[in-house]
Amino acid sequence: MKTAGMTRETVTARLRAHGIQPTHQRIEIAHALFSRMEHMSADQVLALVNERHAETSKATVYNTLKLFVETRLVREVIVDPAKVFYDPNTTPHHHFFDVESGEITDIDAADISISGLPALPAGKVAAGIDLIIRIRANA
Amino acid sequence: MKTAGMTRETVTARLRAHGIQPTHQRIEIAHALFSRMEHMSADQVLALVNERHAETSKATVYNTLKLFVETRLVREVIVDPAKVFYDPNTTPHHHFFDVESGEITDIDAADISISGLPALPAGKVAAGIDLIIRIRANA
DNA sequence: TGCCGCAATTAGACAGAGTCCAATTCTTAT
DNA sequence: ATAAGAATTGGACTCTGTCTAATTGCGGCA
Ligand SMILES: [Mn+2]
Ligand SMILES: [Mn+2]
Ligand SMILES: [Zn+2]
Ligand SMILES: [Zn+2]
Repeated sequence: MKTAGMTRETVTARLRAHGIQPTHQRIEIAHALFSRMEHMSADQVLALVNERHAETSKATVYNTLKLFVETRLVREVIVDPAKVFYDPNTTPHHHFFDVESGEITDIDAADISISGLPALPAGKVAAGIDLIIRIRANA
Repeated sequence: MKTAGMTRETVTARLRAHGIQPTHQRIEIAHALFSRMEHMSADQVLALVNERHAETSKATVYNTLKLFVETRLVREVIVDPAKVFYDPNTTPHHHFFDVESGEITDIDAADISISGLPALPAGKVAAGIDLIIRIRANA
């Protein structure tokens, strides 16, 4: 993911590729995520897109993030009991979660192998496999 | 964990073994968890302990669950973006999480091996490794 | 260009989980 | 029985997220 190349035009094309009507607000929200490539909460996104001057409401940020998740443009990360994080990295990967600072770091899934998993319950399919390594400062 | 043997006396001994002063409320809360051996939210615990007649406040349930987690009598499970679940099973294990029903099921960690994990960031220790298989109904 | 109809956005009320505090009630030791 | 510290409590409060009804924006078409 080339952060430098993430102009609003690039973001717009990416929205279209996912079948999303590229409105001004959606472009700003996607740009906030993809230009930084960081795990962000809805509040952080809201603050970022309204940094220069207010232009996007809280409702739209939540609507849009939900839309992005449904269309798999971004991914949800459930690690913090207080809030959901949105992840612009949709390649298979796992996470370190620093329980003290709240920092989330990616771990490439290509390097990792998980064996011995039991069969899924009958009639169920896997919707995702999340591996979270909770870390904290030594001693 | 023998559910049948989980009398209030057994629970009281277990609290003492963890250095927890066994008050009436704490015994009821621990009994709710250990007699059922199910993953429960704070609200579910609150409802259970007040089933017969009101005897424990919301504040005490939250205080007590936090105390139980700190003393490692129970474990937190972060899978549902809306609420924390408390797990009376403290043996190493992972979880299936049915994203449609909210059901949480244990997976014994003894059967599972995870390899290829990267080194922890400098100065950090692992506080826990959570593997969550999100599942949903087929088709 | 000017309308139309639908899609998207919005403010603000609302809901649910969890925290906090100061006042009260227990426990336990003396 | 008393006193001191520990635990409990109601209720206000915060925060994340949802909902709704009203408004605004936008693409297609005459
Ligand atoms: Mn948020
Ligand atoms: Mn709860
Ligand atoms: Zn990530
Ligand atoms: Zn469990």
